[in-house]
Amino acid sequence: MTSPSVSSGPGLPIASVERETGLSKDTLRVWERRYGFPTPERDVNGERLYTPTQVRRLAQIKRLMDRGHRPGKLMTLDEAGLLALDQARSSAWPSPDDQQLEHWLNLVKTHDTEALQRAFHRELAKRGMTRFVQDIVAPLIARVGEAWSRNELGVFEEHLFSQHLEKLFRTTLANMTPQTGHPRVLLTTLSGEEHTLGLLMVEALLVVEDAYPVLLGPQTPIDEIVRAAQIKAVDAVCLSFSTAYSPALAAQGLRDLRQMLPADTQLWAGGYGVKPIRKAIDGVCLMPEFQDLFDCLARWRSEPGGKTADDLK
Amino acid sequence: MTSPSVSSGPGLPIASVERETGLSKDTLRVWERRYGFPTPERDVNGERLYTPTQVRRLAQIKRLMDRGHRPGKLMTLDEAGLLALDQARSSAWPSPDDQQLEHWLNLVKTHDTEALQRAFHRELAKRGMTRFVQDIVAPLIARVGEAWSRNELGVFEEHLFSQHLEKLFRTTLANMTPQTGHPRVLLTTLSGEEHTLGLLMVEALLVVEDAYPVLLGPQTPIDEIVRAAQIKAVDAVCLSFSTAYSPALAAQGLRDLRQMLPADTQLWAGGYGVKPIRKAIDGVCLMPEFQDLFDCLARWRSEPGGKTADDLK
DNA sequence: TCAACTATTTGTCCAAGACAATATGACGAG
DNA sequence: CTCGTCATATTGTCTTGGACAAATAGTTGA
Repeated sequence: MTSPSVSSGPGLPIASVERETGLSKDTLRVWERRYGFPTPERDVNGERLYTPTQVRRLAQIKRLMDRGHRPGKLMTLDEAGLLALDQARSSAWPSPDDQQLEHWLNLVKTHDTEALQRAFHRELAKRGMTRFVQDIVAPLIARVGEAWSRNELGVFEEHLFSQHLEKLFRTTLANMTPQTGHPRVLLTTLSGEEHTLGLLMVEALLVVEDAYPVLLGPQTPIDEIVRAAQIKAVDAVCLSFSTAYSPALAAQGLRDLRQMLPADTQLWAGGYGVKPIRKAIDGVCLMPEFQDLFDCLARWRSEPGGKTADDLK
Repeated sequence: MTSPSVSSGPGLPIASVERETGLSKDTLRVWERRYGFPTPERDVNGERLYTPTQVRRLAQIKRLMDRGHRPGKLMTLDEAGLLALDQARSSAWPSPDDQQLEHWLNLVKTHDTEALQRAFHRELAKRGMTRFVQDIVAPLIARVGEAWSRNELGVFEEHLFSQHLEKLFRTTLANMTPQTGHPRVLLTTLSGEEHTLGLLMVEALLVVEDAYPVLLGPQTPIDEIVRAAQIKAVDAVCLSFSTAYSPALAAQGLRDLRQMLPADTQLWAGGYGVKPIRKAIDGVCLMPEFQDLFDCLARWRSEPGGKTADDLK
């Protein structure tokens, strides 16, 4: 049990940096070897001690990598260069609700949570759940994520925003819990994917579509997903992946799960995290866009399997 | 990017095992070197491929270690020995509500979520929030965790149980959100600790105690915690740690945070995860029991700092 | 302009050694 | 017999340097 003794003063040990930045110890060490950055101090025991400045820069690099930049290029840049990339505008947002979206984003940035909460309730009542999720919530989440990756707002604002959305969905859904409906869909994520908002959005859409969602929360090991699917007798398992989730791990997890799941249980995978998956996976329905969920739903309902499941009850 | 190619058939690569069991790659390799278990197959590239049987056994060992057993002893045991430990009863539960607790645990095991939900609402109305949390929820969570560690129920049941509790707290708290109150307490966890229930329980207790909780959700990097504490002008930061969180990492994180937080902002750490921390950390209030939260609260209110904070507003 | 091929980049895995924090066990004193 | 102190054993994490395959970028040819 190596101890970082007093982390005070000099800097943070490699385990803390992994926790703070999300970069694995292996990656941190191989970067140091290849690019010469970061080159942390060493404590008396020869163990790495990263300065807060280095950690901040690593977090910045991680954000830019999530936006598609490659580490080899980023390492050659100085602070000004990184900042320039940070502020580089992406392509213009083509949404019709663009202006309103920007207004709301500003509420998030200024921590005006009361106004945000009011606006959410108003728009939900105005548009109905389906349009609210597709036209407002999903784009706003994307916009917040984008703003975060551009360092216009921090994890703090993003967390506060998520908490308010979660409160909204949970209070709204509490009064709509269905006792019936088809198909029955198990909602969860694989271990490592902790984002719950995607599941809540799907749950809301399924409820108003007269399906029967079973919300299991995030991070379920695959063998437990299989067991849950059997016990709850669901027709489909729906997983959610955010951008942070490594596409390779997602594909691997989906293959692992598909192999263990009964053949007549469908497997759906949604969220921005499935977009980078090029190759289709056999027996898995990839749903990068929300519209695809309705396609999956319609396909299930038009299939003979759907009827059989109905007959069995 | 080492690829597990087809994980199908032979077994799971080491990254998948780390995800499923929560044991680090380093630990898995050093166990193989020291104890000769597990000795996974190798693929064409010489990389480890663990069989499902090995993974199950590793998960079992992990559970027993969380209950205090040491790996060196566990490795020498065969399957029967592990099973015997699994079923070994811990010391008799001294709670007066023992029988009722067992009844509820049974509802969890049998997935009778409707009955559980009804029982929760009844007990909350009967006892009031403070007693409900301390006498019912906290012991039941502990009991569920214990049952899980004894393999009497799985992640699936535990997730379902957590989701229902979360729904209960969030709907109840939605109607009680305070606009004022002291002290102002920021609620979150460090990166790596995804358990939210502890935060919700603390939020509920703080609300009925006329304090002002700011729920940030789980997994906030320490520099963002510091920023949130400043912007929200909180008097204290309260972190929650579950049993799964490594005590060494928890202590390290608390030291890191204490160093960066303003001296006049208190730092509280609660949950079962802080119990194994022997050495007190300077400037950090460890609250292994719920009662300790009230002590911290009372201490803050009796301190001159509390008054000063009031005067400043 | 687009497809196919080659080259580079990059994250993860492996091995064996080392060390310090914790837990265990032995000892002696009150 | 109980408690605190010290030595010993256990155990997780960190170290170095090498290797490889997947993904991406760059180049060539139709």
